[in-house]
Amino acid sequence: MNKGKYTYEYPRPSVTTDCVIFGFGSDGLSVLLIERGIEPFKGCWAFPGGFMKMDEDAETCARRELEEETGLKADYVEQFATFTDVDRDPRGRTITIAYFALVKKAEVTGADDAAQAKWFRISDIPQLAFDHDRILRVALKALREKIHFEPVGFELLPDVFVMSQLQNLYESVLDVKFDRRNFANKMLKLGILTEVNDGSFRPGTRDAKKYTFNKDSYMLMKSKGFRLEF
Amino acid sequence: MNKGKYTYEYPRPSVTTDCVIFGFGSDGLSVLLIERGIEPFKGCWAFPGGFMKMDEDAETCARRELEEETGLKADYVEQFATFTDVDRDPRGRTITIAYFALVKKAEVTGADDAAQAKWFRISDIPQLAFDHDRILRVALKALREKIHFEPVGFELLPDVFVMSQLQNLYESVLDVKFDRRNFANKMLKLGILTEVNDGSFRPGTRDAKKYTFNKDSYMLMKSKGFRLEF
DNA sequence: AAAATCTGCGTAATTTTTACGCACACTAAC
DNA sequence: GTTAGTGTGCGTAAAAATTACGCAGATTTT
Repeated sequence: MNKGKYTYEYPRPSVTTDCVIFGFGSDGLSVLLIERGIEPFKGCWAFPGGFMKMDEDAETCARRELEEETGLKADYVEQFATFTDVDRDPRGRTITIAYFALVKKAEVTGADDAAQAKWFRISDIPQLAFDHDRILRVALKALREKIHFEPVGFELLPDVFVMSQLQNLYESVLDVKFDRRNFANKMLKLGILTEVNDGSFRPGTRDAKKYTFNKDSYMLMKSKGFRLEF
Repeated sequence: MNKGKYTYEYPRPSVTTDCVIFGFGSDGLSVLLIERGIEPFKGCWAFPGGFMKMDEDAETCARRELEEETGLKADYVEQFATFTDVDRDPRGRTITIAYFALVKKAEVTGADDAAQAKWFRISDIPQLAFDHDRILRVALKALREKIHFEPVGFELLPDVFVMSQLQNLYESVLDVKFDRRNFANKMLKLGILTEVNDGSFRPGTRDAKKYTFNKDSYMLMKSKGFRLEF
């Protein structure tokens, strides 16, 4: 069993990555979990992840494991914390570098063809393996703080969206309520939204206006230094 | 040399911690560095840090190395990122879990008795070892974001301080300027400062008022959810 | 058919932010 | 010792942002 191929003068922990995948739909904020098929924690749900190879950095590892285990290629992946409790893995000393990914759930709903991957609403999370419940709490905190500094929400919505979708997203993530008219005014005043005319306009109707995220304008504002306030 | 005492089926990276120590004085924001006495990067300056033991978690390791190499016991230590570039250490694959510490520099100026530890102003940093220049940039960014959510500044000031000291701290960290009167009004309105009457009041004089950080009041506000805005 | 929801387009009151003024005490330069 | 500069306390007025709503038409749900 132990081939003993790699020897070191001092003991070393195993290093893994785990990835908390956030998605957003009409039912609110969700995370994608996979069901563990082997011990330990067989049958429990867990974040996709695995051991880091020696020729890849941690983000590469996180993206690779993400694709291998869920079929997803995430645009937005960001490291948010490293978990190092001595007893966090019953198999032996293991630290995990944790990432969160933001995916446009609406555009990839077919991506959970892989094995036993499934979306869970953030308010309805099952028993998780290892210390993944703690990892999720920290990930949520990181997402909530992040949303104040960067328009991460746009990674979670379709390219073209309606103001109420954006508002629902902010309300779900921050767990607050905004006045519809005030929220729209505030968002529009930031200048990072572009109104979309996709030709679907029908005279005499009252359809909601469609928007896209204006990345150029955001980059410009960011270089000057600004903050998103909500 | 290689005693080969520890063998594993798959290769594992070394795991270290590094600690960016921030201090603040009349000359602005500084970091504490130690001069490397051995290769690699002999003669370069670096953050205190070292290899994580198997029976300690990363924060314990960071605090231990901090005390061993600088004699400092920091109150405030927080993990902010993990660096995993494949080539970041010429001795072999090594990842480092990075922390920043906030210390009351004014109260511990004698603590750099340890070996070759020295404070450097943030605008006057020498050549650093490994990828520590990058680590410093990320640490500064983390500190700047943190200051919006928590009154980290109070960890950097003496227990009793004057409003202009607090303002200088915010201006140094965020690299901005505030109007003296508006800054004071804003800070006081937060309700986390307590005015100190230490009996040194002299009638007919115009000494600056002294304050302490009111931790109880801050904790109360935090539990209700709030943000520091500047 | 009625009720509830979503949308566009506003407005008024309140609160917050910003930009200053003035006087006095102290310090450093001359 | 006089003068210039800095730090401090205590304000105020204008500008900007936030908050809390109203109304009507279209759409969806009951």
